[in-house]
This record gives sequence, structure tokens and C-alpha cells, in this order.
Amino acid sequence: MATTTMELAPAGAFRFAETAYSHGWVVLAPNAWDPDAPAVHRVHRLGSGRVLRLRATGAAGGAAVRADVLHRGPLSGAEEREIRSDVRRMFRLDEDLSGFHARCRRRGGRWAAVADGLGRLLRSPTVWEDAVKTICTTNIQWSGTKRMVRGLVGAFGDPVPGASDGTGSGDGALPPPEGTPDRAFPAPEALAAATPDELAERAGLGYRAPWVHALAREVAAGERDLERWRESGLSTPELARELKTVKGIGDYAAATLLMLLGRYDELAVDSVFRRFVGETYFDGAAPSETEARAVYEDWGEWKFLAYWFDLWQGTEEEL
DNA sequence: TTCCAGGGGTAGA
DNA sequence: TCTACCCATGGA
Repeated sequence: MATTTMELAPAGAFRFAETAYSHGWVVLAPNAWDPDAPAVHRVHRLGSGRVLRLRATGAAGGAAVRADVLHRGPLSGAEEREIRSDVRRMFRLDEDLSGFHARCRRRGGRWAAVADGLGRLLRSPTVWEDAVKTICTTNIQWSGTKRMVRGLVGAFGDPVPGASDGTGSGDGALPPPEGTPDRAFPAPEALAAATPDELAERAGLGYRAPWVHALAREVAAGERDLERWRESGLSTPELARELKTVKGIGDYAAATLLMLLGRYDELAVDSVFRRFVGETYFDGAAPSETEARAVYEDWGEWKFLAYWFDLWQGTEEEL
């Protein structure tokens, strides 16, 4: 067993721990969060199908990312480049948030802290993983989302070599938090090969099973290229319309995916948003959706981030 | 037991 | 475009 270490520098201000623990994604399988290190652990599947164990920690005092990759057999140059690219994408190291930070600085007060390197929200290496996880956040409590994603990974993910029973503490060199599944996020082909009923029964997806299965089948068959959404030349409303052609993705899920794609000009209106805005800006009353949206209107292309850090700064919530 | 969650699809107006 | 109704599942 060998470990390859790589250090990845961001474009602009960056804070490792705050970026990793910026929203729920850090605790959704196959990711796991170790708050003491702090570190993000992940069983990671490369395009070739090879499965590795990955650990990301802060470097340069948290201003960069250190990635340790545990592997059997040599890691090719192409594989190392792929991992670098995946980690850069997960931590959004190439995203330019200077415009958002400038806005926060002008606002001052508590927003000045946001300008100091916050704003990058953790995401998955693939749009596929982000899309499935987003569907698993709809009309369910957060504990249910974690259960469904854990179920998908446990039942349909490829095991990391050396894992005995699919769960456990794994390899000693990079011990992930206890109880973390030793499996990668399932490839579209793996979910397409199952039936919708199997997705419902083995992962507990409920009525979302046919939607996730249909998306997996379309991606596996090459009928849908989700990665194209990353560099789409479409306007945000046009892209949102395309996202919503996926069954299971409506207004909320489309806005969440737009955020994951690096577009922040749409708000994800869900029960959390409505409750927070009502309590914070309407004295506990329930505003109309139009009134609630208006709270962040002047943030323009940064609406989602403004809402998120407005919400996030006031909570000590454990994910 | 009932309600509802980090909503969305569908039918019918 | 808007509204009512339905949808699995588990936590509160």
C-alpha cells in the first residue's frame, strides 16, 4: 500500500475547514468528516473504475488543500492528474469569488468575515453525484437524505480494494471516521443495472427511486451528458429550464444544482429558507415567496451565497 | 396517531 | 400559469 501526497493551491482566498464544512455535502457518503484533524475522507472512484481512498486536509495553514491518496500498485500520471482535477473541483479551487467578497467587504460588519476567504461550498467530483444527492434532499428531513445516500453507496458502490465487508475503519494509514462505508459513490451504470424497485428496497429511496433510475439509465446510455452543465454557455434561466427536464428536479433542486455548478443568482426556496427568512426578517410571520425572495434581491449574481452565509453564520448546526 | 420534511409530477382548470 | 392531489419513508 502506498500513499501519494499532492498539494493544491487555490485561485484567491481560501479556508480549508470552512470550505469542507460549508454545507451538508461533507457528511454525505462516501464523504466523511473528521472534525479533529480536520479532514474530509472519501472513497473515490476514477473514470477507469479504479477505487482509491482519499483524504483531504488543510495545507499552508488552511490556505490550500493537501490530498493524500492511498493506493495499491502505482498511480499513473493520468490518474494523478484526474485526482488533482477532482479535488480542485470538490473545493472549487478555481472559482473566482472576488466579486462576492468585494460585496461582503462593502457591507462590512459580520459580512467582513465572509470576505476573508469564505464562499466556496463543497461539491462532488461529478455532476452526476451532485444531481443524485440533490434529488435525495427533496421532501425529506436531513437524516433521511443521509440514510438514502448511505444506502445507495452501501448497496451499489464499488468497494475499495482491501475492504473486507464494505464497512469498517478501513486501512490504518488513512483511518476514516468509524462506520464509514468502504465504497465509492455508485456509477450511473451500477444504478442503471438495478431496477427501480431494487433502488427503493435496498437504498430506501421511496418514490424517488424511478427518478434516480431514469437519470442513471439516461446517463449510462449516453443520452444525457451532465458534465456539459458545468461549462454550458446557457444563461442561468435557460440552464435551470434544462435541469428541470430531469424528473425529480424542480425549482428547489434546480437552484441547488445551479449553486453546485457555480451559479448563485437563483435562490433555493425550501422549508429551511422560508423558516429562516420568516424568523429573521418578518418577525416570525410567514412571508409570501415573492416577499421572501426580495430579501436577497440586491445581491444580484450572489443571492444564493448571501442567503447561505446569512443562515450559516447564525447556526452551530451539526450536519 | 398525525404531521411533515433541504418538493415534485401530474391532471385539470 | 395556477391549483389540488398524490407520492415513500421515517422523525418528531
